[in-house]
Amino acid sequence: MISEKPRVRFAPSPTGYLHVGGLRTALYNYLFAKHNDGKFVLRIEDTDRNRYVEGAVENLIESLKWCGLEYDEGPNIGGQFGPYMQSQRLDLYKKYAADLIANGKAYYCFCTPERLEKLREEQQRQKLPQAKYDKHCLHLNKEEIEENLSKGVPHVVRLDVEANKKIIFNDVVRGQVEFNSSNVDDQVLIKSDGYPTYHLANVVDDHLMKITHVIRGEEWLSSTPKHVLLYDFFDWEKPIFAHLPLLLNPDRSKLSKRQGDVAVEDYRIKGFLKEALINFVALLGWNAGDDKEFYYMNELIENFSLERVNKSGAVFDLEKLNWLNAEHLRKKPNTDILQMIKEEGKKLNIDYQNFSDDYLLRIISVMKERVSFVNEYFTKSFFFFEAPQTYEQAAIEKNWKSETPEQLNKLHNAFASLANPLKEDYENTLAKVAEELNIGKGKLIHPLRLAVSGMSAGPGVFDILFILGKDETIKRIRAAIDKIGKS
RNA sequence: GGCGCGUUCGUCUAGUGGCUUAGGACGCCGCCCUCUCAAGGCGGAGACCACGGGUUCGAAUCCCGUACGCGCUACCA
Repeated sequence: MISEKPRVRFAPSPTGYLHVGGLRTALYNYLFAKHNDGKFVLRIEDTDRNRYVEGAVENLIESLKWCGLEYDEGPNIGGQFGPYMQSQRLDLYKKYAADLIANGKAYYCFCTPERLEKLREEQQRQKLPQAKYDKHCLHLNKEEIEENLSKGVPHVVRLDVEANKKIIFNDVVRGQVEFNSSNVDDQVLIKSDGYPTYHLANVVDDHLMKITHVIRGEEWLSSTPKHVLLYDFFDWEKPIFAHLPLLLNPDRSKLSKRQGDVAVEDYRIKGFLKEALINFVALLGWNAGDDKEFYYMNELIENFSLERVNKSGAVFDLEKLNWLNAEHLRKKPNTDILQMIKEEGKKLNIDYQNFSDDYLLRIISVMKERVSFVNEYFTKSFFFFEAPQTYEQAAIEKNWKSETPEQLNKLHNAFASLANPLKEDYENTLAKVAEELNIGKGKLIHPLRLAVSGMSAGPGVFDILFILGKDETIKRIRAAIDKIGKS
């Protein structure tokens, strides 16, 4: 055991999409496995036929893949402990449930949902501390059981939990956790449709798949005693448990759909980089003990440890994600951004075909520090793709004086006489014109910016001119003089 | 209700008994840089470490209690 490489699993139920909380769980499992040179297994917990969602497994796998969380064993790729879909392992669960029954650790229960409902109501009326099954069917004799079984009476298999025993286990994140078995219900192990419940299936599979560390959300902490009991009844070695803190909404309730986006897919569509999402989610509940906040996946793998996972829930703070996205985007090579821009352009239906790679690359170099998302290359610098149709009103009021048209006209003529001007040529020319007019450069620069971009914010104005080119520049100055003067 | 887990700036967090007048980051505010906007640099506001008791020469750090929050309490995972 000690010499073995760790084997961990991410075991989602396919309810439609990959939740960011699920992503965090998957990521920690992945990081732990990779850090320790172990295996990361994907297992699909599809034992609830009522919650089956078409295409959910594919979607889940696609999201994991997009994030770069490649699994070593699992659906599609297989592995020596398959199948990895619980719905394909039904015989296994039945066999182990039968073993439990044979050993007196579990029993058949023929109670109808109606009786169970009544029982619960009665217990509530009596204000009993906890609603629990009353072990009614535990006391059925052999003949009664055989008769019911042969008659095909619907039944489940329940765990026989002995009262008043201490159940103690160790959790890497929380330390020692203790429960009294009197608070543990006789959990259903096999449902009347023949499918196992999570509790049986996860214990059987984790054992059979040789899982060494169970890293999952805190919502499972309360049912861990049931799992501990099962390991003991089977006489199997228990895995090491690590229960992760929950991800929360801004109001500190459990992260939910009602208060924003929760699917990894939502963030991808909104233009977040996978690097940023991974970096952000990794820091929600873990840190290396230093001030480092910008991480690439390989650095996370290198530094991750379960011992440094926090105990308390973390609010999913969009502001910080935005910042990380900008940081990651800025660190990307310009050629990578070029490809991303082309794809974004397709989505926005912008005919970027008219613009050469060279042209786009120039835009990237001047806009890089001014954008947080790829689509902002369009929304924040639309003027590189299309001449301005309107001009920012506040900027007109501030910088467009009565003498401006005439001054710009001079500038226009000066620019027009330039041959293949570079950025410096525009700059020198403008300085010269300002001097001739005996005015500050700002008197020309601000209206010029407005004329060529329609905006008051953006890259250096001479950068804009150079990228736009002489013809376009003088055309835009001319247009601005005509339009702004008359409105 | 019962059981379990948690509680350091608005948010993510550092802190594992003296180095702490509690550090960093995001966000916010100001200054510098500057043709604007960013980026960057510098600075500021912001946490009586949930509260109350202990233990100790000394506690955010250890113990107990309380409050609050969250999770579980299904033939869901």
